[in-house]
Amino acid sequence: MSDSSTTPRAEIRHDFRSSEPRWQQAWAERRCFSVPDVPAADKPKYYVLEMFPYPSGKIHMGHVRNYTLGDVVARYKRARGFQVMHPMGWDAFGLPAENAARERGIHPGKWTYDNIANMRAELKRMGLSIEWEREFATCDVEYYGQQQALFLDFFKAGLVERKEAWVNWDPVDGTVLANEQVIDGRGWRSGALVEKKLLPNWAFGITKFAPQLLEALGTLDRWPERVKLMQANWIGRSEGARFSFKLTAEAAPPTGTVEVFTTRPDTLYGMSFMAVAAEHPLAAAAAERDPAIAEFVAECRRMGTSEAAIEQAEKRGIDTGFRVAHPFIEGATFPVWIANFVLMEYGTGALFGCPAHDERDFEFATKYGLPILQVVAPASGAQVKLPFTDEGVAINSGPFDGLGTVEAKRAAIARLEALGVGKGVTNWRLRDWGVSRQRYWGCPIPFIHCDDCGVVPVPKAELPVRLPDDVDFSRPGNPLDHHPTWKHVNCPACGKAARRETDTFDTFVDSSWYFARFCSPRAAEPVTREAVNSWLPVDQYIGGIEHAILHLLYSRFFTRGMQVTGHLAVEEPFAGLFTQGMVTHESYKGADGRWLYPDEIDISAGPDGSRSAIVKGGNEPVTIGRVEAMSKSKRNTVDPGFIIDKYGADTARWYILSDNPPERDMEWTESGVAGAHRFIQRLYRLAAAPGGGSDAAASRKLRQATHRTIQAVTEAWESFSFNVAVARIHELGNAVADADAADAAARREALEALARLASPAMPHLAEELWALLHPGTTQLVAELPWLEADPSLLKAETLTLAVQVLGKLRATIEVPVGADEATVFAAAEAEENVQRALEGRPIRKRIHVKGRVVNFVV
RNA sequence: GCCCACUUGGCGGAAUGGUAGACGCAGCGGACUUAAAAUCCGCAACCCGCAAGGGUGUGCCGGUUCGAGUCCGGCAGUGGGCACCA
Repeated sequence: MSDSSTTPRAEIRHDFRSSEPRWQQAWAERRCFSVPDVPAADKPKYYVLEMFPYPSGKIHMGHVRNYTLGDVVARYKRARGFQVMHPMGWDAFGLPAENAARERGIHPGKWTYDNIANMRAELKRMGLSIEWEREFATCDVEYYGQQQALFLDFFKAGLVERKEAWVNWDPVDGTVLANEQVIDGRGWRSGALVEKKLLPNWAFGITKFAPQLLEALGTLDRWPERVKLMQANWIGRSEGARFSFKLTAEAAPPTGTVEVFTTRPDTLYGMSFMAVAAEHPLAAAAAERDPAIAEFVAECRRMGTSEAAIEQAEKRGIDTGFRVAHPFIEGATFPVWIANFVLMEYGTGALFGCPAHDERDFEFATKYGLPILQVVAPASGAQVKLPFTDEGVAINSGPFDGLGTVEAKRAAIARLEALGVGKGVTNWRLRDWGVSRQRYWGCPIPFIHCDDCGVVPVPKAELPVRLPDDVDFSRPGNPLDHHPTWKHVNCPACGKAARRETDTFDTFVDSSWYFARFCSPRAAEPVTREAVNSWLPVDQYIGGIEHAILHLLYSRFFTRGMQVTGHLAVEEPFAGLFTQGMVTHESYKGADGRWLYPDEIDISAGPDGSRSAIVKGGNEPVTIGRVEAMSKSKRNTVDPGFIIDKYGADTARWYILSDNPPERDMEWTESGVAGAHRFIQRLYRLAAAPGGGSDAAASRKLRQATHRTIQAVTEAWESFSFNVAVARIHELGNAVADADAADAAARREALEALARLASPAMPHLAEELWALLHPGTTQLVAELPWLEADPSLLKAETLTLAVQVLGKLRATIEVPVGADEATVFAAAEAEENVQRALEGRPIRKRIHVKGRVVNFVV
């Protein structure tokens, strides 16, 4: 360390390269971040969790932001006297590991665990207050084995079903594709035309919980409104009716009735056709009789999800020749069409078309020349252009004429019920969650298929069902399926030869309960009740908005499921949710249009402030492109490891918090990082040579600044206004630097406060400053309680009031605290500028807001 | 198409209905240095003015209020979510 008495301030440098690892070691040795599986009774608990990373190989700036935000909360809450659980793990199953195996011949397990080792080391360099003893990866057999046990419990409780589902099937790769993996109707890897195929699938009965999942959103008062809204839309509750139409005899179809769902039973008199999905049984029946229909059905089935977008929503259909009878109008029959806009997965896969009051039905009817009959008119009686989709008054609707839309719906449902053909129902957009994937690198589904006994669960005593290590990725399809021995087992029920289920779980299953496992990560059961019931719910969950729907909804479902199976006793997994913004960066292109990394270029600023760039070490011009989310393809990424090498972890952490509110996207700039680093060096220099004068007024002023900052920064950390906390700490830093005349005690107090207030964000620097100010101490800032502001120092002796005339600022005045109104008004009126603005006009009203403003109305 | 959010200097942003632009980045001027880096001091919304000061100003139009970036209504733009949802 430099001798501050002889070294000029500007020469003192903080050596973060040796200092940061030293403090990390000190925290680890003192076990500062460890908590018991069951929290102690003498302190409140607080569970901070950031969405665990996928081990892709390296951490990226999004991780740095996510884990810094979480660490601020964890360290702050710890100082506030909470016992804080702050664990870390790995969402380690998934396709990239299999891709690595196929492309580079590395075993998925080795690839994954090597990546974890790398990323763990990088995260440790960030100085996060994580309890590493709780770490696990979802691909650890100790984890996925417990997941299998949990699945069997869910199965027993009736929360799991095996059912047929329409899937995107890639015939070349022999696997099911997610919608996102179907590009222009073709498989993303094979390029083969994707088929819609009906496949048996394991599915969680999430729809059973649809009402509760929707309802409980109202209790999540520390969740962002927009996330709750997105979930509500996704669950998609709608009120309507489900009822049957009789097929008429003349066309003789295979079944007697067709069921439809509608939200507008009041428009039933305006019906002009029925439409069914291409996958509907009636469509299949029609296809058998008519090759043209068969061709149309096949065409619809080929149409992948995104091809619909290419076709720009063009409505197409074909008449089946079948007809249905209207439930209310004697003798009226309507044609049944197959239409490409009807979804088999929603409602019943069939609907009645009322062109006058529905956009799509109108477009369809217009195209195919079907009748359009208006049965709802606006309450005002005005003429309207069809389709009219608002509420109004029923017309041309027999007994319903004159009823408002709400009453007409009720009347129509009552009549359908009286006729015994249907009833009022609540329909949900949410579908059951299919979890079967034809993949190797996932959790095996613990079931066995027996020709005699059917689908049989693996007995719990035989768990875990381990993934085999010797797998062959040279063939397409699922390696588990064509493994020579793995799937061949005897049936647990009858003992005869049978086959293992070779599908593995969707990786969303792995992440739907990991937060619960963290409470007792080594338990020989999925969770221990005492641990989860005392630690859950997670008090603060932090992650990207991209998980606003699926991950969070599945986790909410799992928590409810685990309540049913008796594993835990909480309803909601995450009491508080914070969604962070992305980290963005400028993008750069060379003369030939290739993307360039930021460290491949040099930027210079012109005299007018304009910026230009060239390729490093040459003169090739570079185009500075848009600021956008960091991505490998645009090469606008910055490697956190490189930043930590160059500036240290505290600089990276401080900068990522400083520039803007954490929920918004932030732009990463090299100059911003350098600015953050300058501030750190500045604080270090101040603490290394605190100095001090003897001016009492300056001392008091600094002390007031210190205590106001304590108050402001506390509020800011508390409320996720992290950029404001940074600004207030900067201000106090400036105040200390400017207060050379303040006495040594006041300067020390300010510097100690700076160390402690900044410690959630810059934990290493905080320890370093504390050690500078307390030579020889063994005390760690990580173990100190939070600072309290002294109320007597928060009050000023004088106040600055704004003086307005008619709401316009004309002057400011200094008045003693507690001055009475008359004194304040007199002082205000005495101001020269105020007099000028009053122009001698009489004052009609005097307004005084204590400590803020005086306003004269003339 | 439906739903939601956002819109403040050159840039990121700050502001319990009460002095708009804190703090930072970039910029400019100066000190130190042979020089550079580092550091320190200062300037900085726009328009008029030497200045004192005045005027304008938080996407646009209007309203509530003594007083609006903030509350209310409408419009525009940007971003996001969902979508042949019957």
